[in-house]
Amino acid sequence: MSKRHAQPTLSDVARLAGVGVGTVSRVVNGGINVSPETFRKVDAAIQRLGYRPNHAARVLKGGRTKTIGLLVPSIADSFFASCAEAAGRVARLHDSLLIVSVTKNRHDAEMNSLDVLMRHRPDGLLLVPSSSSQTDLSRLLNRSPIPVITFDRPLPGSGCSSVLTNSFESAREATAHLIGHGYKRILCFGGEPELYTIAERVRGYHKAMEEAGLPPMIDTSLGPDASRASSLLAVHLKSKRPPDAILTLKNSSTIGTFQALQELGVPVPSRVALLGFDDFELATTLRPAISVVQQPIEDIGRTAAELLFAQLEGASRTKTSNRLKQNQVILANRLVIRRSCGCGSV
Amino acid sequence: MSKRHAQPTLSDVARLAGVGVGTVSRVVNGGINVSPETFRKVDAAIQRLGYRPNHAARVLKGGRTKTIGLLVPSIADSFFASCAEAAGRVARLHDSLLIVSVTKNRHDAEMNSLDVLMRHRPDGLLLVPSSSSQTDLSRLLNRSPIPVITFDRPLPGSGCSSVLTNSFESAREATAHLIGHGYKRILCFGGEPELYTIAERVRGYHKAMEEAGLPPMIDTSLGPDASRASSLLAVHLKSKRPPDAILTLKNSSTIGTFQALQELGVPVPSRVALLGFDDFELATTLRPAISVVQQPIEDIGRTAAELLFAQLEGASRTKTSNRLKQNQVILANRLVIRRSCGCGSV
DNA sequence: CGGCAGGCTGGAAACGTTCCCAATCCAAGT
DNA sequence: ACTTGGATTGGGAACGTTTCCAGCCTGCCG
Repeated sequence: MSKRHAQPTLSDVARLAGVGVGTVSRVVNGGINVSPETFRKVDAAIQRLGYRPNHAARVLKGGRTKTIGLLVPSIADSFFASCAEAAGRVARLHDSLLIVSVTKNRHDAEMNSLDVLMRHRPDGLLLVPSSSSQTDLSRLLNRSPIPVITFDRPLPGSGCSSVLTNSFESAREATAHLIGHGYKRILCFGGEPELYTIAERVRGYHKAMEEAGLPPMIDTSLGPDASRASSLLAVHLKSKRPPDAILTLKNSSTIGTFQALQELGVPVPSRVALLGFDDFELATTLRPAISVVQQPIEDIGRTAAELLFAQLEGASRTKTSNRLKQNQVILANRLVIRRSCGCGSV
Repeated sequence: MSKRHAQPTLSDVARLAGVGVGTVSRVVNGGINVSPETFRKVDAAIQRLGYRPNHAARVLKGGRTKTIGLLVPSIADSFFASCAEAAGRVARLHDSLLIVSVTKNRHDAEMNSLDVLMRHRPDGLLLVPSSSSQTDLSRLLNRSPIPVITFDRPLPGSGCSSVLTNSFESAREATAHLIGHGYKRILCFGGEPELYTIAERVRGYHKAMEEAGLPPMIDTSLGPDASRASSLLAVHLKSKRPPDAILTLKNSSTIGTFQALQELGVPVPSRVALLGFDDFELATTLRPAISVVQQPIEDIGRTAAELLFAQLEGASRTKTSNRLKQNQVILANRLVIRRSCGCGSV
């Protein structure tokens, strides 16, 4: 059997131990109905040969692949990286591993990655959809025999559960906080308005401004990287109605805006206050410390993975899956007040 | 064949198209020696059934798994996350996916993760060894039928290639730079001296101090997180021979040290200069901007993956593998001078 | 003492694919 | 006309595992 450098197989072990393949299989799988003596013999042979079960054969026979797919825009992004870490931890608890692929937020790359990923027959899929498109949706919905959980963004119409945060509410709250400071010309600033989270945040901002009777000032023309922040902000600041506060829509916008203000020599918060979405490691170290809306990143990844495994369990057990299938978990963001919005004295 | 919700198989397609399984297989694999007409028929059947090849069966038959394992201390760490992204990009070019698992820099977790990972029979392995231990080494070396590439840290005696950076040289250069400023009491500060990179950097620092005839001041008692930086530094600063410059040994130490100095009200660089290992996004945004030794992170991940696939190609082709097997790639770090070391005026 | 239950064991079938070999067909060469 | 050969096709064997069934032995009950 064993050609040369090939891995030893069940029958190699069986031959060495002088037993049948069935017996070895029983030993490998916990040793029920195996005499202690035989167990010892077989175990010794396993150790001696360094036998490892062939995963592919097990899967082929009909088992789980013990693998879940993770499809995110980028794995270098700290947000998704932390989600991945948390999800990976949960996976390990279920004796599973993560197969990772990236979408770059582009639909074609996403479809391609999805296709490659599905070839590996993961038991389930954790997905951050790049958009709410239709081809995507239909393929997932129509012939995905595996449960799919979406996080950070929903996939309406696909019927799969999502783990989201209350972007709308927290944007509204954050904006209201700025309004409470007395700022009247609050600029909502950032990029990629086509993304769900960004759109929700803009909506929340809009609502709060409306409620306060203030005219909304929205500029979502900043790109994915925040390279143009400085020039864009220069224009806003030189306009006849310059903003006295800025709500930034995501991590990179917040940092880009801070850098731009620093570069332009605009004092924060005395001339322009700043409050941003997404916390970051050095937010407390910058001067002034940046006030942010903090997402429960770890919880997002963890919850998504837990939901997925719950569906997997449910699928193999009973018809409880309906309750799980319609789940939509909304986690609460936290407004973390520091200095940049004009508060405190730290 | 197809029970109910099961995925369609080759023979399902064959039956629908009215051909043999062999023909369908040929179509799926590029359609050589298949008449155009038959190709059309089969392709139609494939589309209609939504057939996807069963990866497990292919693998079992002896093919590649199109999968490479990535074993890193943490995937949330920006350094490893960026390496992973780069490696993943290379993998995709080779039609492969990444299976990720984490070691937390702990030996037991590493062995466990490795075991779980190997069960999935990746075609190759990208590894950041938690230590230079022996059990680990022997298992990898003895019965790993797949190529293993180590990065960030070597695994001496294992015979596998590594992708490293010139930690020693760049630490020496960085220290020399500080010495060039006229600093004489340079503290080498950070944690985890058991890690290869840290040890090399300490060695480089030591060498530079020795060459300048200065007494080394080394404190590597800071933990993995930099939580104790403040109290440790307070002690150093109050000693009768307080440092006038600090060389920090890694990312988190650099940030922790900066935070501690800020907290303690120590002006940088006028009272204590700072130069750290590892660049980070906001290094230019902090005031003063932090001078750092910058590692070519993307290159590390990319090179490691490229080396791995080169070995995979080589293994299936000829005996060129010897040349590849002994490869040890050392990438050059870059000293990025900003303000915190006392230079410039930005 | 005969039969039977139950622990233990060996081995065949099946999972879905690829690879190989044999079979078929048609055109062309002798 | 008969052979040859290439192109095309069908189908069996094998990959390594799990699962199931039959067989064996032992000890116990009737």
